[in-house]
Amino acid sequence: MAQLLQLHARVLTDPLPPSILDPNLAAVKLISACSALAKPQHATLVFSTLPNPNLFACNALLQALALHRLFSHVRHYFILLLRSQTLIPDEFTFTSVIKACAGLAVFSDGEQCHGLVTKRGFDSNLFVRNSLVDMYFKFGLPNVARLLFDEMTVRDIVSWNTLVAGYCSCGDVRAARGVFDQMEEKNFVSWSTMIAGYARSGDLVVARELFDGMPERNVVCWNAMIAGYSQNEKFSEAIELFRQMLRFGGVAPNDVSLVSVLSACAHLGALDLGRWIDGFIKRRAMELSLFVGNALSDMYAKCGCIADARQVFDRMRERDVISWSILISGLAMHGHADGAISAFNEMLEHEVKPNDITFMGVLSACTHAGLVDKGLEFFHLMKDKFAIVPKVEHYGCVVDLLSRAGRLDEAENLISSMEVTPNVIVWGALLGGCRIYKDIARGERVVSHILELDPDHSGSYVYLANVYASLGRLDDAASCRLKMRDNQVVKTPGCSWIEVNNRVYEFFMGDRYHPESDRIYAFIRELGMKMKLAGYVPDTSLVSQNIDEEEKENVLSLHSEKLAVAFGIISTEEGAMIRVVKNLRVCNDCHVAMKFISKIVSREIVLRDRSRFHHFKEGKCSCKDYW
DNA sequence: ATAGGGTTAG
Repeated sequence: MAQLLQLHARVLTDPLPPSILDPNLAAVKLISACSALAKPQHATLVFSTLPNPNLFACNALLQALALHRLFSHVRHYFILLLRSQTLIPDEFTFTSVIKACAGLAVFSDGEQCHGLVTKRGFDSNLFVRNSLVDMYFKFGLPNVARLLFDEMTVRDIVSWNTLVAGYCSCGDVRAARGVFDQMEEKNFVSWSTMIAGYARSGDLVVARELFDGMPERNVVCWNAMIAGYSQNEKFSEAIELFRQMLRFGGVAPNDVSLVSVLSACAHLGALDLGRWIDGFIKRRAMELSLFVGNALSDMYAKCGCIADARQVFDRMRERDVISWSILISGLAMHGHADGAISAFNEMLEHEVKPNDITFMGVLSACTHAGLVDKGLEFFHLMKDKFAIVPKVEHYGCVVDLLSRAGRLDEAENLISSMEVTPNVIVWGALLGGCRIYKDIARGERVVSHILELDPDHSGSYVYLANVYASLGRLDDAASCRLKMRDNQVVKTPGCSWIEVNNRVYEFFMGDRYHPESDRIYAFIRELGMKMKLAGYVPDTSLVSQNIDEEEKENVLSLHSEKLAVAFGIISTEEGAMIRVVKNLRVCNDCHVAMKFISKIVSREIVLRDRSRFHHFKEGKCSCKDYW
């Protein structure tokens, strides 16, 4: 790149033969080179050195900027071009400008362009017409777009693909499929668009049917299918497909493939595959781009390896708010409140501006560690110094912070001072405090707020049932469950994952799908007896079903995390660390049980639940029982 | 014309 720029400087200054002397011609070549190298900033730089830019140079720049989605820059240079009066925009100019209007979703500008283009007779041009069709889809006007398409006398494959992609982006997958089936000639783009369209609408079966039926696949087709699984929380399927891509695909994964798979690894806690991808990146000497770096760092953080997450962060050449937010929330998840706070300060020293999500990171760090006053300090810093309007989530965090510390009055006052409507979660945080500190009167008040807000909210039903159960009001708990069933409220089933020998195993509460099921259940019974001898008392207070004590203990002993940990212990070598990921929060009884188990079998157990890590070692947990 | 990253609460 630097060499190219030097060359350009020479073109401008050195006396060369007239045929090569034209700086505009040189600039056009340079700008398209910059564009191909994904350096649109450099293209702008080249353009700015031109003493008298002509239309070709302008068009090259606009095209480069549009391609790299720098739409506001396109608009800026187009306005300059119009002001110059000497240059008259042509079909190519308008194609880029219309793309920018679509990207920026500025309806008035777009319509104005459409008018200009029609007046100048460019609207029959294929490129102009294609971008107009796309623009009206992006404006949410599929009928206008369709009309423009139908009027076309000449169409290329891009016109057809635009139509398919347009219907997909409007959520009308059926219309998209209709067009797709009508197409005589299809390319990779047509297939990828259609697959992604089905995947986004949640129809993974049809997406997969299309994918399997393809005559040939390129990397984008694979990525579309893998990302489709990832986005629909089918993480194991995403990983499996990635493996197939490596083995049989005949195409090399790129940045996008790695990001999707790393995200799946992060969700499942699939550390082995995540590490393998890290090695893959190193072996191929791939540049740790912002996207891949962030995904990799997040994967390590979510797989319990916060030190590796930090190392990846340090390896990255370029970092943005997201990189810092990943690091901060990763440290928070691990209960390293001090680390999270110093990372936050480090970020400020690097003059990176924190956003609302970064503050969620530091606030949750304070919540997990019980640093009440520090948390309140951050909350005020966010509002006063960074002018970030707190969202419900921030309030949820601070209410949680106050409630756990027993400062229930302050928590309730904060809720009533909110400028946004408190949601079930905010009230739920206060309710949690009421439960811990047995403030039943306040609890009743909070309960009525929750029910008023959302009488059908599954979470609140579970929550209420648990509260009633913990207060010993089993009949109320039961009627809560009944109401849930009547209203067909579905409770997310608890699910845990564990990676053994490079494979991820999934466990649901009480499931017997695993081939080693008999051994697992036998081991759990054996472990249960040893635990009781060591002083473990099952905490059945949160089992809200009206069943006898023994049955309750049974229910508890089959929680998905216990199944996963039991399987982990019997299928790995002695002393190996057990790492389990759970989709919900760990229950009180499991938390107690894990402490006992870690001591009895002399294993470190790292359990990631929905919000943080628990590191059990020799009968103790890293969260110090504050979670 | 197609594919991709981060936070919280239950």
